[in-house]
Amino acid sequence: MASMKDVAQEAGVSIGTVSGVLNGKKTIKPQNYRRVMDAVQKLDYRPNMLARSLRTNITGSIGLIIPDITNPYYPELARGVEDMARKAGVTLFLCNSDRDVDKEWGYAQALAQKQVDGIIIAKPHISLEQLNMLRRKCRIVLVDGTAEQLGEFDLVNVDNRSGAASAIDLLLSYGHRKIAFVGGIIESQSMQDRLDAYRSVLEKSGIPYRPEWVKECNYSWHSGRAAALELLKAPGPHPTAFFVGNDIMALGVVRGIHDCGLRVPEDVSVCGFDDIAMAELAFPALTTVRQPKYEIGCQSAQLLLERICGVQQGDIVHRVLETAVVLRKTVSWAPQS
Amino acid sequence: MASMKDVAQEAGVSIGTVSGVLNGKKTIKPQNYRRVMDAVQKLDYRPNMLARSLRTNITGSIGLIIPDITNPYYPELARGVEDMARKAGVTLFLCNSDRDVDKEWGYAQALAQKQVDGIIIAKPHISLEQLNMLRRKCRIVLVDGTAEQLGEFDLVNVDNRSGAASAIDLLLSYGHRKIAFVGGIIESQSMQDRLDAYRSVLEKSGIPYRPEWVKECNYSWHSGRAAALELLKAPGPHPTAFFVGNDIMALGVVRGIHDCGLRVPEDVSVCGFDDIAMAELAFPALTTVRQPKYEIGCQSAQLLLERICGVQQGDIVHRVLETAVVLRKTVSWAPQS
DNA sequence: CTGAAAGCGCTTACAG
DNA sequence: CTGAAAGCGCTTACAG
Repeated sequence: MASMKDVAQEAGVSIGTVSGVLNGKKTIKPQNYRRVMDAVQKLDYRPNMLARSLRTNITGSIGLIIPDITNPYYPELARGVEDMARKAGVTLFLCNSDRDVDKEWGYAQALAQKQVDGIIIAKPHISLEQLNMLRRKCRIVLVDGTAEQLGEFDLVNVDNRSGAASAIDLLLSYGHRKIAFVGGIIESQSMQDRLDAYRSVLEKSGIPYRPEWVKECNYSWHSGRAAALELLKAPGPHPTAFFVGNDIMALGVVRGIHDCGLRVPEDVSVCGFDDIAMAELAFPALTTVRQPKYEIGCQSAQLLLERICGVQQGDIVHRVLETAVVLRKTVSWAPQS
Repeated sequence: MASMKDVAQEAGVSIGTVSGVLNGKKTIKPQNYRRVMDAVQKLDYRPNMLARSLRTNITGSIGLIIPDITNPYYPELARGVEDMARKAGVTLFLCNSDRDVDKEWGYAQALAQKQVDGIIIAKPHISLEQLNMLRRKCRIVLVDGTAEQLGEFDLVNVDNRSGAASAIDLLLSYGHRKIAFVGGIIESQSMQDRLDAYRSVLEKSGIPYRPEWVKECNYSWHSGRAAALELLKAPGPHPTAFFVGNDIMALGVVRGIHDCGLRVPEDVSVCGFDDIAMAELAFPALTTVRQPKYEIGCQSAQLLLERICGVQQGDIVHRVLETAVVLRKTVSWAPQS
């Protein structure tokens, strides 16, 4: 592959001059400029970014680590990051950790070793200590995270409490009193917040909190379906509504309800969280709490980019975005009983 | 960040020695080995891959360009690539082109400039000429592609003709004679092959080919739904079965059929292609032609890796994988008419 | 077994 | 306006 030396030779100038024209330094004699450009063209020369980065200490690339590429939530977020990165002319390296701490840490280190300028981690599973080691090598922005991480890192997030509260309010307004919560693993602050809101809105309405109606699942469709089955087949009264921590699980819950011979929403209502594309396409279309996934991606990229170029300095910053309830077909009036 | 020089100083040896122990050269005095390792530990030193790569001319990274991260087909393929890459200790950079030639070319160049050792491109949109320029900088493996690309590049693919033929056979065996084809844009060889098979199986069964029952869509759910609406609302007899080029569109077709007041599969049957996870979760569960997506990813990565390390030499190689019809709930007997 | 030195392909002061 | 030279952090023959 052609190197700068080849170009210099072809153009009959020094490699310093070639570097000059390629980096847009003003002071180049027009004649030399042309010669260099011609040589570049002729040799199809592209600068070796490795060498450039080694010298300048900036690579113009950032990493994004997501926990689950299979959940449509993350690809949408990724597109936000990607679009901002593109606009800034930096390339994005996308890594999928499968919710596995070791993979996540492995990717984080690989990225750091490749000298990316910064890393966005969605729902970090690695420890605070690891995060801090990482921070010494490049900028970090978190999307979601545990309570202890919140205090120390730049982060963009959604207002989970108010999002969940709106969902519960909606269910209450349709006359539901027996509302179950199917959550993801309660390790991230956001899931905790949704649970807290669920509980406090219920209690504020004079409805006692029933721990047996709170299920901790693993974010998968199957775990959602299993939770619904379990709750609906238990002896005693069953919930007439489910508030579910993400849409994938909510879709599983809907199926579980059907599999029990009950109808959605006539017999049981379901409200999800996220508003992935599938929510709209499903039948019945899923009522849910929309997260501005794309926006979250944009904002986190922007924040990271600002840190990298030094526009954003000093204290940690948290950007909190709003959610919105999306009314579709899976929530209706509580059945008379 | 600590450099090799720092480690050498800390350990009281030369940087050549540090490099030696880090790269596992046998001939290191145990005492120095320990000293170096201790220094590495103490400084949390990680080699700068930029520098290493610049010197060795191999980066231990590969790229994967997919056309649509939003179609679950590709994330699954990506996981296959990823897992093989991990096993080989190479890191994968995933890029999403949005079916946009310019983005695709941009990513390809960015990747090449980062000196990745190779690139896998799924459904390339860039020209043969661009592909050839790229090839001068790194190894290329294609997944799917146009007819002209097939002749010149390593490629892994599925046997689309036999896959599509099985689908049509299935539909015929259920008594269908009026079968529509809803395809993606007929630019890739695979879509062309599916269409060819559709046509030839039909004709072999004495059923005339009706071009007005072939729709060219853009791979999206909405385009599938629109095609169904159009076909079902046209004057004259309508198809009793749809063979659809991918599952996302097939799900759209199912919705379109419902929206016309018809039932699936009682009134109209639908068979998709791909077998994405959603196909199983949808209601009614989608009958489709399974592609071994994960396997395709694995195979393409393996081929690329073999090229890179020189195990695979010489002529272009094509690996063709098999499909399988997955019977679920959207295909049934053709209605009496 | 180890160290000094050259070189990977760039950028960047610094003379001229 | 341009060229020669140093240096980014590594690896790799090559002396010793």
